[in-house]
Amino acid sequence: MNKCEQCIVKQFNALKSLKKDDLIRISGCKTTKIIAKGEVLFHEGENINGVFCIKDGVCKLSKLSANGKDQIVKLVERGDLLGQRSLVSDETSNLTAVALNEMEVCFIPRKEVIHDLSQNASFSLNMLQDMAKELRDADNIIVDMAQKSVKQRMAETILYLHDNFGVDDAGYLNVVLSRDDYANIVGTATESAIRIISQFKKEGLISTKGKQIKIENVQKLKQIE
Amino acid sequence: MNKCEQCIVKQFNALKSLKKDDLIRISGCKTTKIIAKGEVLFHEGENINGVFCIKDGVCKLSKLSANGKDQIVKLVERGDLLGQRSLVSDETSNLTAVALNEMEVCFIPRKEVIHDLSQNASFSLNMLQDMAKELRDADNIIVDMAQKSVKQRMAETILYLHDNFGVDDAGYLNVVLSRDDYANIVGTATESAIRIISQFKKEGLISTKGKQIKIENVQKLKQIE
DNA sequence: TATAAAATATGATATTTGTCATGTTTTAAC
DNA sequence: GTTAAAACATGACAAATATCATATTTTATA
Repeated sequence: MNKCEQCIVKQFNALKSLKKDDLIRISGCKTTKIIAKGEVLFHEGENINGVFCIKDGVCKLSKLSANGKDQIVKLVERGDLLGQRSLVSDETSNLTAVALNEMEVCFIPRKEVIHDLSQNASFSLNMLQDMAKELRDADNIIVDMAQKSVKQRMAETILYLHDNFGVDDAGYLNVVLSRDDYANIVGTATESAIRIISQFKKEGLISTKGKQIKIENVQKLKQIE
Repeated sequence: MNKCEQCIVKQFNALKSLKKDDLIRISGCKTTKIIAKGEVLFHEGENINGVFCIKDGVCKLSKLSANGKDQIVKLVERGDLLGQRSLVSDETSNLTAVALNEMEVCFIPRKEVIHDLSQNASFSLNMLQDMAKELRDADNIIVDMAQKSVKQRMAETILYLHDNFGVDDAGYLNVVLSRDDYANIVGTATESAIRIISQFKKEGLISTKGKQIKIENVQKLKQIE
């Protein structure tokens, strides 16, 4: 079994501010799971009762809107903690988490984390900082949603995937999304997403191979209006 | 001078979990200000270096988008703390705060709050809970922005103002916004906001007197598609 | 109070985006 | 491999929204 105190991933989140003893205690009560691509980690409205530490893989966090479409609010990656919000406010999850590729995640029961939050101030402060960053990101997304065109948002989404998850040897984005996922990130109809991706291809901004996307012209993609 | 330890407003935010001694200490180093309607509390990019506790009044938090429009991300009211994000992550503000009516605010220097965060776990937890709520609200706004029509968002904005800030004796919303502010909350052109408000009037959903708005038919307003 | 400036209002029109229909390609299951 | 289902693609059209132009009203200021 893997030990938290030796795990590299914790460096990327608030768990890094826990002392060795606490990490050993947490290690003893955590569970590790492999989540297949497309599998649901938790549903909107579900009681999570703990936090997930993402050891590997990427998942999407989405919320069902009144019109029946899923809106993807955030992508979560290796090193992120998942479920902090439900953790501190002891509410059911506001979002659904679905794996975009195979994931390895560790689950830490609520009780353990709350214990550390009540004992370790720098852990709390770290958690606050993580949430502050999430809030700033969310505010920026609100502004983009409100003020930018669908085309601009699509271009930014592709650039975001490029900058945050990188590319493979052939230059294709590491994170592979369906056209439907793109539509649900950008906040548009699936047909519109498909059309815009086709247009970007025709204009030489990107190229595709099946679902895979490669950026061919970063500059022009950034200048989309 | 008003004393924090006797102030009613702290009940509405994380400061309620501070002990009397700490409140007295904070009281000693806080400053109280009256902010006139339309005045700027702080600018995007500014170093706040503390938190504001809103004693009275309402202000808008906005961010300038690339196309030159201000997008209003949140309205902040009596009892709210302002600037927590910049506080914990020691960054400049991501947003601009402008008073919508006369405000009374207390400013607490960063150092003092950080001191309490490092000493008082329940204060930290409370702060985390506040931020968790803000994050959930922000996620819900993202979904609305992405999936709902401008008309729906306008109806929801009016209902939100009604539910959160109440109405005066004559039934008009207590918070009075310009059409431009409405446009900047909803995320649309000013002309579109004006048109929709006019339409709501014609359909008998609301009535107006100058800038003031009164809801005439809550049910129909909720059913806008 | 006169006057300028700002806010509100509305028409005409262009642009963006969504919806519906339909066909093709890819993927998954047997 | 065959077949059904899902994903992708594209045209035609409708609906929503933005933009530009131009009044009118309100507000602020000299």
